[in-house]
Amino acid sequence: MFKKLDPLLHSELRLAVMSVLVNLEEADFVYLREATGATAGNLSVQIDKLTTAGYITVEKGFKGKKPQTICRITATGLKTFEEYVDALKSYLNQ
Amino acid sequence: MFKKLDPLLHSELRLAVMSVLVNLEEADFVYLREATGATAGNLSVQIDKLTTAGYITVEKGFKGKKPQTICRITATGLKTFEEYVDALKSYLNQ
DNA sequence: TAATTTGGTTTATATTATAAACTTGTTTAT
DNA sequence: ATAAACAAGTTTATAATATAAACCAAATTA
Repeated sequence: MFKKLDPLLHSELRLAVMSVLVNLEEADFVYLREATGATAGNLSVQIDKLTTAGYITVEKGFKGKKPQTICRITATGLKTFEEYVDALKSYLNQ
Repeated sequence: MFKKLDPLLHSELRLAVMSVLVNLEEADFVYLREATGATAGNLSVQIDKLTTAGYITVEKGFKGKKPQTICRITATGLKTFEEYVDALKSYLNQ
């Protein structure tokens, strides 16, 4: 009746991050922080979890002299996101 | 950009319970347990939280000689559920 | 009458989410 | 030149959460 919701995606901030990356395919830490309104600490932790799960990749470099963390969604991440959205619908359809 | 998700509804089991009650307007504990696949303990706790929040009401009685807990969604609960669904869409739309 | 089942509730535990505090380096002001 | 403020994160402490295990009372069954 109700499909299982991937607990890694069923989190407000991680879902927001994934949502941005589904649309953009590339976003840096600062952009994600502004787009989601999250604190840097929280964002850092959630990016780690998504990376460990293999849902996104992180590329650390510099933009001028400042550190820059670029995030991208993986094929697995995209598939899992789509499955999550599909599972959610089993809870929302009246 | 992203709408805030009511943390009370953003929980797999509570969302499932609300989803049942949106469609049924009345369901007892046993039905909810079977429909959601939850353990009785977990369901009991989550029903309490939804009740405390004013999202559902609980009516305790008997069905024959056995105790029966009937749950119904409130107007507030229905409104909040609809707002939650709406907020969720801000995360899902591509 | 002992064991099992039913319909729950309470409580213990492990996981999570989150912000505060911290780090490393850069830019700005004095 | 040096101190103060800022930028881009990371680490860690804490509070909240989800969940199942353990429990209870009454009814049913063996």
